[in-house]
This record gives sequence, structure tokens and C-alpha cells, in this order.
Amino acid sequence: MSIKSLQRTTLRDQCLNALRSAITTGQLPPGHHLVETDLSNAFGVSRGTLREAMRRLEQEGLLVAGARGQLSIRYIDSKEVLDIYRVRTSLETLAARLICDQPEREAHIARLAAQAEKMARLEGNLTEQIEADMGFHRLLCQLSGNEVLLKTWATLEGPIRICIMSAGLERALHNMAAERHVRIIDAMREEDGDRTAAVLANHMQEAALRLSQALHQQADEQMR
Amino acid sequence: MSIKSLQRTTLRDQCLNALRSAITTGQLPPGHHLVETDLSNAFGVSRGTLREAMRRLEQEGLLVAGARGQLSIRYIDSKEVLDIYRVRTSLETLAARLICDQPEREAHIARLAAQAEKMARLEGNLTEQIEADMGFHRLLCQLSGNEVLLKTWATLEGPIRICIMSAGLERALHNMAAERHVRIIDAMREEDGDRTAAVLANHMQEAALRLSQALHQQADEQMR
DNA sequence: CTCCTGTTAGTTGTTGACAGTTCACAATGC
DNA sequence: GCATTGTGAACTGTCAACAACTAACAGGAG
Repeated sequence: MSIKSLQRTTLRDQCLNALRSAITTGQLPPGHHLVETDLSNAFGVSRGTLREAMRRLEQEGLLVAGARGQLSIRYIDSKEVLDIYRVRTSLETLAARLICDQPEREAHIARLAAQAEKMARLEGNLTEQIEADMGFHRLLCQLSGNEVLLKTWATLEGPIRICIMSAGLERALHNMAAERHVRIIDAMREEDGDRTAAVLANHMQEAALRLSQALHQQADEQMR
Repeated sequence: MSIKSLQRTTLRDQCLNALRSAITTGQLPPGHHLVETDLSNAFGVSRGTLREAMRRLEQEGLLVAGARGQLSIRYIDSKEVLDIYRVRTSLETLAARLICDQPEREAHIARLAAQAEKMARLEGNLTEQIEADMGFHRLLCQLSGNEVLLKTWATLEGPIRICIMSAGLERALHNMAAERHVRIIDAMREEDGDRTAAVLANHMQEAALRLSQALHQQADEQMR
């Protein structure tokens, strides 16, 4: 017998996920104006239900409220990318240090290595590769054993995905060569927290610069 | 003439603020069950309006959803306090470093010093002193110039306040002696990022341990 | 032509009501 | 007595409708 307690999913959560993925995949571009009535019709739910989902996305930093409460999709500029990545770096280096201090160190590093391999195997598939990259960094935070850290990192995930989308997937992909991640893992194996932090910080800064530059160029082109 | 554009405040935001302060001041204790219908009656607003405010508090980490979506006030245990403070330390040390790298360094440090003085003047007034302490640390993040950092720190503020409330104000107060903050400022003046980070981390860890211990004792007493 | 004023369509804020689910407790059959 | 089955109260999920506000446009007075 295999009668499992079946999952109950609220319409609110479905809206939330649908909207979130629509935004993070670029279906709905930054700056786009979201009209409650239109969206609720499109989803086939009431406005109240949709509103609760939108409030959440607002707090996640995917939406911003303009004048009179009108929500639109967040636009992230080159300065903010740098800000985001500084905070992100701080969190992930903490995670790496915490992992190094644990008794299950080896096992955790192995799991990270597995994820890095998976990334290498996906070479060529853009969206899946990005997914795997985010997965790697999320796993890093997860394995730290500090749930608050993971949750905090997650609040950055939305904006980061918008960055990647805005900058263009090809450009973002340069940051995700599996080889780069192997270097991080190697550093962790050496049990040297400071060096690991340095490698990770370096990795992050390069990524941030590349993304920031891409957004900057776009802004310039926009001007003309 | 002094006709200023008058502020428009939605009922949702009023609910939000009222509820948040009710929780962070301990009027509503951790574990307490929030019933939508009761609360909406108490505030004199409809459930829909209230729900949007509650969803937000949920994401801020002040409320948790139990079975069947029932929201109750978050209970924070001694382990989580340590987790929170590790992340908090990471963010605040980053802030301190960023401030030290800025050209307006001196001016910013002066503002921090002013806030620390204010704290010293409030000696004796429990709640205001806590407010001043939170203000000091928020200012630190603010002056970093990294808005993402500030916003991220803010997501920890709610849970931190619950900790302080749960552990008891007197106990928390030990962490807030103005003299301790002066030491941080002195380190910043020396323009030594690493030393500043160390002092700050030290300050945080002591605070975390004290709070964690208090919560731990309470849990023990509960058992009996 | 310009300025001002209704007027209307579009959008969010807010509400009250209905439906579905769960828990506690009484009633029933063995 | 004990397990099982109604039964009702308590809550949350969801919805449709109303109210308030805004911006844009059309039309008339000067």
C-alpha cells in the first residue's frame, strides 16, 4: 500500500510560484506593470488571493510599489548588483567557514562536489545550468546547518535571478564554469577557512563585476 | 504658507505596524495564537486587509504558520539565537568595513558616536535604551551605503526583538552598555578593518551567549 | 488659444459573505 | 466500557462587489 498524505496546496501558493517563476525566467520583464485585475483574471483567482501572493513577492524584492500602490517588476541597476554580491559573499563565506568547522565536513564537501559535477554535465543547457549553479550555492548555505543563514540567503535569490536575467544568460554563464566551483571545493578540503573565504570572495567579485558591467552597458545603450 | 502634501496611510500598513509593535513589545507573547476574525474585529478592519499584514509579518519571521495555516507568534529557541547572531555579526562586520573604506569615514563615525552617547544618556529607561541600541546597529548598516545590506539586516530585526523580549529586558540590557559600543567606535577610528571586525564579533558573541543562555534556562524551567 | 472644470475609465483599497476543513464532544451500537 | 459515528462550533480559504482615488480627456468660458 502506498497511501501517502496528499499535499494540499493553496491557490495563494500556486499564484506565488507561478508569478515568481514568470518573473525569474524573464517572461515578465523588469519594469513591467502588474495590474491586479488582469492578473487575477489570467490566473482565474480572486484579487484578494492574488494580492497576498503579490505582497510576498514585494517583500522578496521582485516587485516594487510605485505611486498609489501599483506594483511593477523590479529593475536592478549595476550599483545594486555590486551591493547584492557583497552581502551574498559575506553570507556564503560564513557558510563555508561553518561547514569547515563541522565533524561531517567531509560528507558535506562530497555533496558539494557532486553538485559541481552535475553542473559540468549540464554544459550546453543554459537554464538548467543556471539552476544547478544556484543549487550549488544554496546547498552551501544549507549544509552550514544555520537555518537563519539559509533563509537570509534566500531573500537575495530573487534579485539575483533578475540580475542574471537582465544581464543575459550567456554572459552570466561565464561565471558558472564548473571548474571555478571545483577550486572552491579544493580550498575547503585544505581545511583553511581563510583561504576558502578568499577563493569564494574572488569568485563572487568576478561574477558581480561581469554582471554589473553588462547592466551598465545596457543602461548606456538605453540612453541613446 | 505651509501646505504640505499630507501622508496617506493604508489600513494595511497601520495594522502591520500595530501588530508588529504589539509583538516586539511582548504584548502578544510567543506561542500566542492569532485568530484572524478576532484580530480584524479588534482592529476594526476586514479580514482581507488584516491578512495582507499578517502575511508580511510571517515573512519577517515574527509569525509562523502552523497546521491549516493558523498563524502564531514565533518562538525562538537558544540554538536559533546563536544562528541569528552569527549572521548578524557577518552583516555588521561587513558594514563596518565598508564604512572604513569610505571618504566620509570621519563623519559617519561621528554619527555613530553620537548615537552611542544617546544610549548612555538613556541609562535607566529600559525600552528606550533597547530602541537606541537597535538604532545604533541599524545606523551602522545604513551608513555602509549598501541598501541591500540594510534591508537584509532588517529581516533579522524582528526575530532579534523577540529574542530580547523572551530573554527578558534586564538580561538583554547587559549587552548594551554604552561603553561597549564606544570600543567598537574606537576600533573604527584606528582605521583597522580587521580589528574592528574582531571587536564587533566579540561584542556580538557575548550578547548571543547571554541571550541564548537565558532562553536555555527558561526552557529548563518549563520542563519541570 | 489658453485655462479651467466636469466627466469617465482604469486601478487599487476595503469589505462582508460563503464554502470547506478540522477539532472537540456527544450519541450510538456492540 | 470502548470504539465508531454523527454533529456543531471555530477558523481559514476564497470570492465578488463596492468605494475611493487618479489620470487623462473633452468641452466650454474668457
